[in-house]
Amino acid sequence: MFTMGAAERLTGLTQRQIRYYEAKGLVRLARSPSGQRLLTARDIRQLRRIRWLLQQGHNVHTMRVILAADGAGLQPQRGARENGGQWVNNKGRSTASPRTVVGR
DNA sequence: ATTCTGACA
DNA sequence: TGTCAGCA
Repeated sequence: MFTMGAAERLTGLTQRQIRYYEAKGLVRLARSPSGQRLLTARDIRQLRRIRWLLQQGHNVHTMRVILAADGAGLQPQRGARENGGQWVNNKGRSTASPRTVVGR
């Protein structure tokens, strides 16, 4: 497991950002008995993905939709901002927005 | 020395 | 988001 200091270096995100995304539910981080965040290699990958989405112009709201869609086997085709972008399934088929599929 | 939460700009 | 306080 990694500590926040390590995660900060490994992801290129600030600790402030990591805590913020955790608070927004984009990542679920385990805690040590003392309350220290313990990040797994998966968390690191997830955070790096979040960093990429951020650079692509996404906000926490659309990231949540995209990350949830991923779990449903969907992928954004265009830079899906607020409502824009089109979505495709694993076969390249156009589908409804994951907001419709996943909800919330 | 590090990390944590809460809070203000 | 950055940063600072006050803890653990």
